Amino acid sequence: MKQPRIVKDLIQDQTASLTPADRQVSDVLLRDYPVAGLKSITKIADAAGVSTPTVIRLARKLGFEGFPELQDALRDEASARIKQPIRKHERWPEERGDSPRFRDFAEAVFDNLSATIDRLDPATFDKIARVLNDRRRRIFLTGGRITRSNADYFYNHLQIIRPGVTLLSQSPNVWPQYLLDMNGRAVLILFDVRRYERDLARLAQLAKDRGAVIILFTDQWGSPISKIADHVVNAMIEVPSSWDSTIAINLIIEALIAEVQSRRWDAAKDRIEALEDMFKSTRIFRKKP
Amino acid sequence: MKQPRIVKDLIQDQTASLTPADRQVSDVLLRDYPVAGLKSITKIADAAGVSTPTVIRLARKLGFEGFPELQDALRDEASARIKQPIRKHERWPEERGDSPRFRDFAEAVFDNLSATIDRLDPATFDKIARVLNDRRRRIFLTGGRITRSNADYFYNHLQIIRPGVTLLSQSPNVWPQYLLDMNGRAVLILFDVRRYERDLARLAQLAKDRGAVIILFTDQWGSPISKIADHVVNAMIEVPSSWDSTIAINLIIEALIAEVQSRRWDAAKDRIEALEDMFKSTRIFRKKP
DNA sequence: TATACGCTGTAACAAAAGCTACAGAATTGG
DNA sequence: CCAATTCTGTAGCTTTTGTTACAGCGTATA
Repeated sequence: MKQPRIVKDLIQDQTASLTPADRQVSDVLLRDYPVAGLKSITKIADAAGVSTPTVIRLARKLGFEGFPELQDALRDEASARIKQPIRKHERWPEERGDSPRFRDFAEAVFDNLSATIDRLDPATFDKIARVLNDRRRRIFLTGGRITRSNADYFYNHLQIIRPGVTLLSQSPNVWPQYLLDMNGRAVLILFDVRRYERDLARLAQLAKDRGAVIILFTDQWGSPISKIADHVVNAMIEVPSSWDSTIAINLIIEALIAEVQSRRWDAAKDRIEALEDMFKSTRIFRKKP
Repeated sequence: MKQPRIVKDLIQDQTASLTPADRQVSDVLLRDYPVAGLKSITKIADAAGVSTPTVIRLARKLGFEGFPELQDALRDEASARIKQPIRKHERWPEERGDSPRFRDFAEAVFDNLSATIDRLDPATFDKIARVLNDRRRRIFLTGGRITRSNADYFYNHLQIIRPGVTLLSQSPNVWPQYLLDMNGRAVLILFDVRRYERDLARLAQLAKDRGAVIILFTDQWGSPISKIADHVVNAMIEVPSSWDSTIAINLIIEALIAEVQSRRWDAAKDRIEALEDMFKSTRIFRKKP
């Protein structure tokens, strides 16, 4: 029904039938296209040196209901132009027999990923990578009910890359003993998305009190731990599901792993090779007779 | 006098001192940045699910006189971005002499996701969802060294949605006892990506012999288990890193969770509600009236 | 020169946007 | 548990915006 119209083309097409005043308006619109048209009608009329009704008349001539509709079209164009190239993946092959649910889901994930990347402060990423790269630091990780898997995944890799990495036990009642080891050299990596968990907040506070560096992975709204964390990564987690998606968190985790590993390749290499050897020599599981 | 302020940075800087409602607004603003903020205050408030005064309060917190001033800043940013399309995403390298490693990584992930979706047969997806949805079946999950976390993540959700879900212990030497329970009604979900593990293959064969349905999540090349698996999902895992990326696998997992949950909402609902009651977690988000 | 007609601005007005004050709700701290 | 504090929405208000009606102006044509 209402397909997107490119205002610039509409002006081009009608250029012949435009009156002098119309032209002054369209000049203004095209000069800083399409953003100029996103100001108020008064400002535009002013900038063009015409009256506001003239602007409305132009909008009508271009086929819009009124000025706000013209503005909507311009806003859409601005949005489309600004969207990162990375977002272009959103096009979907039509012929695929996917259920619309799957399609919507996947599209939401793409959306979340680009928004998360967009929102991530490069400096934060860099600082986190630097902290993780510091061999003198001890690293502790834990997460909430769901995000525990993310912590686990991160731990899995970190622990291979560098020494001094610990995944906290799942039960909060044994956390205090880990706290003993958390001094100014410690780093506590926490995962806390909505349905924020009190235990995690308490742990964070205690660790902070002992001087640990807190790195938090949370959602777009931010766990209460944000207030005391040294570095915060906000990931978009909403998808059309009754569950949240932690894929954006995973992206940052994997990117961090890649970053840390590449910064200290030599050191990590030895550890990995040693590990490979050990895995080869322990084969416990045997086929049963 | 009026130096241009980058709204995104202002939000980033203040992120800790923002209230939940503020965050919902900033979330909307950042999602389609900066164009989303060029709509009327009413529309924005609506989209964020908050009242208009909240939007004004956020604008003030960010240091603006009122909403129109915030909007002016956003408009300037939009204009600037459109004028220099090349410099758009390049805050990455410029910032600190950072290599565009992160960007390359992210782009590889996007490619992997699209390719994985492309390659995934909708019928396979459907069949897997159907199997998972069958309450009479018992479900067992396990993965390899790295993919164990993925199995864990899947388990976490499945176990909440439906009964009869078991995550195999990490050590292969206790696997045989699980095999006792794997009959024709059993489903074994395996994760095996390159550096394919022999133990997993053996487990798969034994389970198959006992009549279990095998669902395999593997990489683009395919674990040897592919030959005997009933359903196989191939995910693209290569990224510019010395590690592989399991994000594409996660996407399919999450999509399956969403699918299964929505197919049997009633049954799952009770379980989840019961669980919610058991967990005492902070309630941050209010339901909209 | 008269007059018809399109172009444009002025002025008045309805709609909406933006803002303020206040009170109820939620959260925090004792 | 209650008091203090913070957060947030409602209702009402002012301002601005978008719109309409109309009248003046200029030009073209008879």
